[in-house]
Amino acid sequence: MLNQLNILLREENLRVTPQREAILKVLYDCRGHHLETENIYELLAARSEKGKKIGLATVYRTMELFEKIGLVSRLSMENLPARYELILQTKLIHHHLICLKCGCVQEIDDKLAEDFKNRIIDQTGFEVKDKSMKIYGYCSRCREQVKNKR
Amino acid sequence: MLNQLNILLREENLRVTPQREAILKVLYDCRGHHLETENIYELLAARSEKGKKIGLATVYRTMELFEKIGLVSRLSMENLPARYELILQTKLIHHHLICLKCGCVQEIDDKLAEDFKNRIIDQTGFEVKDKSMKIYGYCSRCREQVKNKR
DNA sequence: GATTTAAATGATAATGATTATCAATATGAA
DNA sequence: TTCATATTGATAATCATTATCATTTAAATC
Ligand SMILES: [Mn+2]
Ligand SMILES: [Mn+2]
Ligand SMILES: [Zn+2]
Ligand SMILES: [Zn+2]
Repeated sequence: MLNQLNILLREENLRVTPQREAILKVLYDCRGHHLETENIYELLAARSEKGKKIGLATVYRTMELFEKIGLVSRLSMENLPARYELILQTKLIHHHLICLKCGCVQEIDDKLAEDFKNRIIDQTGFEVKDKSMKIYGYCSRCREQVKNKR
Repeated sequence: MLNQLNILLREENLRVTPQREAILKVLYDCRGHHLETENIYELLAARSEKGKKIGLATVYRTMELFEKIGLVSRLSMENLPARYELILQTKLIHHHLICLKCGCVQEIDDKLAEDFKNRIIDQTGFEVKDKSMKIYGYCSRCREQVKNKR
């Protein structure tokens, strides 16, 4: 994994730094989750020795870089901070469902999404961008809670 | 139309002001479009007599109010200013396709959206919120332009 | 029409996520 | 080790939006 980072960076004449390695490790340890830049910053701070924190600006810059070289997928959100997830070879790029109550993010089934995307382009000529579907609503867990309160 | 404004405002002990009327007129004249607050502000400025501009803060506040009383639909956008459209009795609340090239906004066919929404809830229990689908990509016009350039 | 009071307005400050700036530091090739 | 330049960290700037607050106004009451 750090290996892959090395390769990708060298390809573009970029340098391997402790900051970039540390950020990648955090992303790897949180694989499957969708992290805000701030989360990553805090996790890094928790891991670092006294007084040697990685700057927040560096985290922002690194996420931008990691997206450019194809290591992470950025998930822009309406009114909320963007989130990032490590791109895994075992899982395709996908679209998301975002709960307005608890903030959880789940993935939309690939076949379902693909089918919808095809219908849209057939009907309107509009080409849906990869992973650009972010659909807001209420997850099953939050809906249950509402039901139980009654 | 101004009539309806009157009724809605009185229902909640709110006041009918020239600013609110002027903003509603702009929205009505632009019905079918999706306007940024800034657009509304500029259109108002163009209509107003010398030196009697409506404040930008008032436009923001009024859009918030109009949404609360159900006159307009707010369309939050990723990384872009929100847009508003007057709710028309002749057209249902709908979801949107947003072009990343030209910024145009078009509506998703109701049946298509409804079907997708049902599939999602059946499969995951996730309840899609009204008008919360904002799908980013490239409109047919922009795609044509790219093709023609080659 | 004059009085009264809460609502509304306009100017401006504050906010929060993100990007830009820039001097100081560190990487990696020579 | 030297050196060019990529990177970092601190901080300022940006931009849409919201909050603040003194001043003005709608509209109910007299
Ligand atoms: Mn994901
Ligand atoms: Mn619309
Ligand atoms: Zn939830
Ligand atoms: Zn377009």
